[in-house]
Amino acid sequence: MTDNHVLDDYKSTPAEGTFAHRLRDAGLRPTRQRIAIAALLLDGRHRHVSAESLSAEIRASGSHMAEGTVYNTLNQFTEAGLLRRITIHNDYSLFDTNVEHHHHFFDDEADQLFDIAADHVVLDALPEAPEGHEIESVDVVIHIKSRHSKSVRYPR
Amino acid sequence: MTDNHVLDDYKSTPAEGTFAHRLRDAGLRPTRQRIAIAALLLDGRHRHVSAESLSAEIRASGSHMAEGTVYNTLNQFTEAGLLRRITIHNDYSLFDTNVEHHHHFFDDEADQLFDIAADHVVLDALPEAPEGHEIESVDVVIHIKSRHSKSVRYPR
DNA sequence: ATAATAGTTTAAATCTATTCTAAACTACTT
DNA sequence: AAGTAGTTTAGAATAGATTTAAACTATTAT
Repeated sequence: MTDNHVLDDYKSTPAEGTFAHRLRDAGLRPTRQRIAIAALLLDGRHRHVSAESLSAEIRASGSHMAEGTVYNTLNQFTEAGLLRRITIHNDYSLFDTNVEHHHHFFDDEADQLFDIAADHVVLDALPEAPEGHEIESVDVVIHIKSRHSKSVRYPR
Repeated sequence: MTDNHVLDDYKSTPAEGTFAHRLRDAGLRPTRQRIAIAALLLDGRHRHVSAESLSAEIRASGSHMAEGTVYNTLNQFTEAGLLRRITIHNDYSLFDTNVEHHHHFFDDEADQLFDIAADHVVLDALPEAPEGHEIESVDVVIHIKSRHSKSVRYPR
């Protein structure tokens, strides 16, 4: 039983389809830690992570990575279009591994986020962007609460 | 020319229509500082403030108020439905004096927010809220960028 | 009115997410 | 194999926001 940590996967042959290859395609040098995070987040499964939850996951796998690197990597991946940032509240950022167009439910009470398939929200009319500007993205967040609970938007 | 600071308005007759009256209606004890902030924000004009911008405004008027009180008051007003919190990015909270249903443009480059009249965004289909939940609010934020600029979502 | 009490404000300390820094390291180029 | 440009690191720093406990004030009861 060999120790098989997230960080160990690095420097695989940079062949088509490897994480190293995808990173290079995205203009990112395929370092040990970027490949480790790519392996965790870019495997095709759709999920939402925070810097903190990702950090914990890396730690749990027996590896170590500087906090700052986790933040940097999440930001770089987002800029490269590999992840999508979801801003729901001001407490912390979430990152969605699903970069396709879709929307979100957010349960403020439980601090939980759910995907909504793009075709379940139909935007029938969109306004013109102000003079000299163009639309970059449209984010729809539907805040939900459990039925019969007095809504409190920012309880904590 | 009498010194007429924001904080001076307090303890006006708590008659119908006064800020003190509106605060009491909202379940908030009409204190000096709450009335001052109400006078600045609840005068019917529509605008967006942050804790910082509001603080600066109070300071500029020659008054003083503890930072914490500004935050508390904005949160209490929001909970009472007198303001609406707009979450755009994770840097700081914005509060909208327009609590009617409407949406927002956000220019990430300029860090600027604009209102969109409710009827300019038509949501044609909304998904059912997950089992046991109900929809509390629907927030649409349209991120915009100036034409011909390489979009960067979180520059700073 | 006055006193009691419950809620509020204050300044300062604290917290938490995130970014910055400068030195050590590593992928890539030559 | 050596150089260099980009990256990671730990730790310090920052900024928005909340918490604290004591002082204060609006409200209620006397």
